[in-house]
Amino acid sequence: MLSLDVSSPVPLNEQIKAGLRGLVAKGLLKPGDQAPSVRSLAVQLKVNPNTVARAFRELVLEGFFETRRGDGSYVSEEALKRSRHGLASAGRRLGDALRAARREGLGWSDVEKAVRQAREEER
Amino acid sequence: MLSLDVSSPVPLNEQIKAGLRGLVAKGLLKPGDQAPSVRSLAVQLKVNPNTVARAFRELVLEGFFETRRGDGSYVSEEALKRSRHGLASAGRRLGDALRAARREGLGWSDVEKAVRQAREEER
Amino acid sequence: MLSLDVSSPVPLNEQIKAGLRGLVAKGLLKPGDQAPSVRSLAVQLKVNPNTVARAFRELVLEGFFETRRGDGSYVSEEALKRSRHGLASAGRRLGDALRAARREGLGWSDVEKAVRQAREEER
Amino acid sequence: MLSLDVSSPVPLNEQIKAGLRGLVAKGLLKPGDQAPSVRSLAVQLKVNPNTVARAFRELVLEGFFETRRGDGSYVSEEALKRSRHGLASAGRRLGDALRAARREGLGWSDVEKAVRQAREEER
DNA sequence: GTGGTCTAGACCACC
DNA sequence: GTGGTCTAGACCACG
Repeated sequence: MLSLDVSSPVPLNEQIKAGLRGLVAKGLLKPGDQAPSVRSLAVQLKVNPNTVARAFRELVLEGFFETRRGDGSYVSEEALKRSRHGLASAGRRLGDALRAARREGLGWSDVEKAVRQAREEER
Repeated sequence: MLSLDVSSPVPLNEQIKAGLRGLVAKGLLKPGDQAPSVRSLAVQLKVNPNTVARAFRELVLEGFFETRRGDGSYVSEEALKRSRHGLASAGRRLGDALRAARREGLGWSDVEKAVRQAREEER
Repeated sequence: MLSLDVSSPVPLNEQIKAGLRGLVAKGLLKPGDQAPSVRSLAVQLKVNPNTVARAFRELVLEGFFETRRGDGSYVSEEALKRSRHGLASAGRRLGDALRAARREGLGWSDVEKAVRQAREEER
Repeated sequence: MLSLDVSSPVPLNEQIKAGLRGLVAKGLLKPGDQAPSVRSLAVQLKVNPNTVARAFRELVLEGFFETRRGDGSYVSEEALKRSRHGLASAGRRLGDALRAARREGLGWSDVEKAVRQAREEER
């Protein structure tokens, strides 16, 4: 459901936060739904539970998740709204990556090709 | 000639490496050409000479530059070939970014928009 | 476990790299094993941690080590394969030294004597 | 007649000095013979004349060469004796290289192989 | 605790 | 002037 890139300079907890926000943005997780548990996610992503816990904690701070004592985390009602901020920053990050690729010598046709290829992969 | 983004999670020395590889990929620097000196680049980019030196050293390890003691650094004959690897990895990085953006909930139309916007910016 | 020759023209970090590759080549360190920490090695070898860190970083660039943030460095699965390259290059370096010795006027009997002497020393 | 390894950590001028001492040790250059000129050597080795000049200067300081104003450098009568010191240090360097190779994981059979191979190459 | 990055400054060797 | 190495110390991010 989620995947991480361990060799990325982007911290794992940020990747996890982005991934969880994405699940909501894509409608796979709706307000009121129970989020996966910290421990199960940690196992699945092969990551230290602390790292997942940190991502959750920050999502709670953002008002994206709500925690019910002894009962796990739930997607908050505000999550959909918040996820738009997430989308905006995802867009910004993509723009950065595009500019970086251009700086490294990639032509626009290469960019188009990469996009097409990514679309193919998703099928 | 090169530009850095200090607020990026990508380390400065990596940005410098990518930038130099880009200069070759774009033909602004050809095999046999003398690369800018470590010190001059450091001044120009306003970073510590050590940071630039590190980038250079790693490009030498990659066989991208050659260095003549007391003289300077030169683009190696193999650099063009290597720069293709560089392009390939730049492409891979872009692909990663695309997939990440998708994971975070961006739609393909958002992606296209980001591409168009990046093209506009360049003019 | 490792030893350095501070009066050698070979940079410390290169000696450290060679030494670590040697540990793998000799089977004292296997793929998946955790490598000694940068800091502990630095203390043990009495060099600046940065120097060790540099060696590690370059071994990571070579695909010899893998690094898990906040955890430590691990011998990569590819390390055995790479260590063969390491052995090859160690062999090349030895060949260079032999040719240099010959160029400097050493006879083959002197070479044999040096080899015999090195064997003695190891006992 | 002489060859250099530009990618060695050993300074070029040292390599040049060792090479010249070797020519005497091997009898290709005898006391009283005129040494090659700085300029011709520089051209031949593709090295800055200053570098060759430095090697010569230091060999003169060692009493290995003698300089006759306006007439080049000549191998001194003491050169043969001095070249033995050169041989001793060449032997030491070879021993160092052997120990380094062992530390890097080379087995004795690899060492023998390297020696045999170097002998082959010379024919 | 782990590794990683960057800065600063000293020193060396070579051209 | 060039590149190269090493030290020192600060700071960050991660577990």
